[in-house]
Amino acid sequence: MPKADDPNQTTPKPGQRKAGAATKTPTRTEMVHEALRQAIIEQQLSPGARLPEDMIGDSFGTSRTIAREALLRLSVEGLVDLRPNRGAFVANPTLDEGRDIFVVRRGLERMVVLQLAGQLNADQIAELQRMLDHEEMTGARDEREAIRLAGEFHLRLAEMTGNKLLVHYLRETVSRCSLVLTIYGRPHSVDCGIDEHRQIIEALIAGQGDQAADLMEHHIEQVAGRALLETRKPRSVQEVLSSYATRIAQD
Amino acid sequence: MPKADDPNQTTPKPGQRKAGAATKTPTRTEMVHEALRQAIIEQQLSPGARLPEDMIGDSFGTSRTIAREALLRLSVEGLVDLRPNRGAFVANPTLDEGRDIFVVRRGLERMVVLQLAGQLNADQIAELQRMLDHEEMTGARDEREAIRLAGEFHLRLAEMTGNKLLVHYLRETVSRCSLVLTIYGRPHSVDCGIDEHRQIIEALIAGQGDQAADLMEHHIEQVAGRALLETRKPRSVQEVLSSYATRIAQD
DNA sequence: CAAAAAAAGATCGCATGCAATCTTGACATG
DNA sequence: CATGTCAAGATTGCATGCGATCTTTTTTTG
Repeated sequence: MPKADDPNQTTPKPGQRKAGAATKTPTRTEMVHEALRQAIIEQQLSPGARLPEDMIGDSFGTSRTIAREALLRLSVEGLVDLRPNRGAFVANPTLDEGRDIFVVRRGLERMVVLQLAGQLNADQIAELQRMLDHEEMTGARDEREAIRLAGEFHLRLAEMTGNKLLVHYLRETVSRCSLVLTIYGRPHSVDCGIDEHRQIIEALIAGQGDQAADLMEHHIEQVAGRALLETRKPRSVQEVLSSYATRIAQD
Repeated sequence: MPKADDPNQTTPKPGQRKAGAATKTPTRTEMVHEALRQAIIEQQLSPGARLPEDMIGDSFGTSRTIAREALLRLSVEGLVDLRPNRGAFVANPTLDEGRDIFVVRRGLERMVVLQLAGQLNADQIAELQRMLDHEEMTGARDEREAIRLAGEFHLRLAEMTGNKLLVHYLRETVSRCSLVLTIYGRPHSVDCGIDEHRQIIEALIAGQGDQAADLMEHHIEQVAGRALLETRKPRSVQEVLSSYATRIAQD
């Protein structure tokens, strides 16, 4: 859990932006936003947990204003549930919602590969190959890192389309998928098969868009299937009840 | 332009929620957010226009806090451009970005019809038919209303999938498309052909998903094509320059 | 007179305060 | 002893204030 007792509490000097001219002012809100985002998708904050503004402000050494803004952003991304006059909670999607999220992801990834088929240049191909090699090496060693790298592969692919909105939506959806997997996923499932990634790249290079699309849809289906359908892993009582609680509170 | 000189400026009583128990507390932020959203997609606020927090607060009789939150939400939706330390502007996407938006919309709409093919029940079919009739009647009379109804048709279709995330993304993308059309669209193009809508419904009822998907993609392509490719309508000098100005300011 | 420097004005980033609302626990009542 | 009522505590919704930053205008200087 991120905890930074910032000393500028008494002397707030928000404008300390001189060193790296290239970096475009990471405002405090963005920092808190990103930190919370990471904490959630890395399972440091479990679904359903309360996120009081005061607590977040104290943790990061800022005021509630910042926390509030970060929470608002996260709620738009679907990682946080914002209940009026009640407060913020780490999102706790139902199994059905989880399936819906994967449906959307499948469609978005399909768009990506259809756009990319036969359009990749040599540099891009080289970069993707490098990422796959890196993935493969890390795979057996560090599981959490492997998951992160797999997600980044999908995102990098999307970025190569040059379609900002597509990247934006895919990034959000991948985050949501991470959250869903922390709730319903089995603990030791390496989510992305690297072979499948390689096959997709092959099809993209060959310019076989439909083939790549089918492979990608199958690939996402695999991930979703392994996590959501096959094994209904026994959840803790707390998780089950909190899920029911949210359903009640919504009426 | 929405302007409501709220008299509770001096005596702010935000909790006036008793009449309709069914309505779930439309908080001030949400109201301002929705009002601005409408103003933008209905062309009451032209792309590139400045949106100072103070001005918005004054217009709605609230503080900057509310305006700020609404602007943040709108920026996530892509209707507002938020430049750090500079302020908010009505989004002014480039032609390329506009095309990207339509690409995403095409993909999302494809997902919708694939989900829906052969799944519609009698009530849903009846409702859709009713909407189409209504569209057809309004068509010639009130152009702006016709455009709104056409958009609602697409959205209602999405809602019938029951996929919250899909609805969310499609709603955002439709809004963005409206904005793009206000910039690059020809003035008197009725964007959605009602016949095309009817054909799609027919295919959905018949359970021909691929057929419906093709029709839908073609339909969106039509709209995008009419607006973005065919006629490069001469834009006002102000619009052209403001677009250049933003490009310069970003470096 | 043009260009740079400085001052003034406008607007944002953020912190903080107060009232409204929700939650929790004490107390009364059948 | 269970249940309903109410007061205390916690937390949010919103407004406002101050310093920082960006923009524009004015002044200075070559």
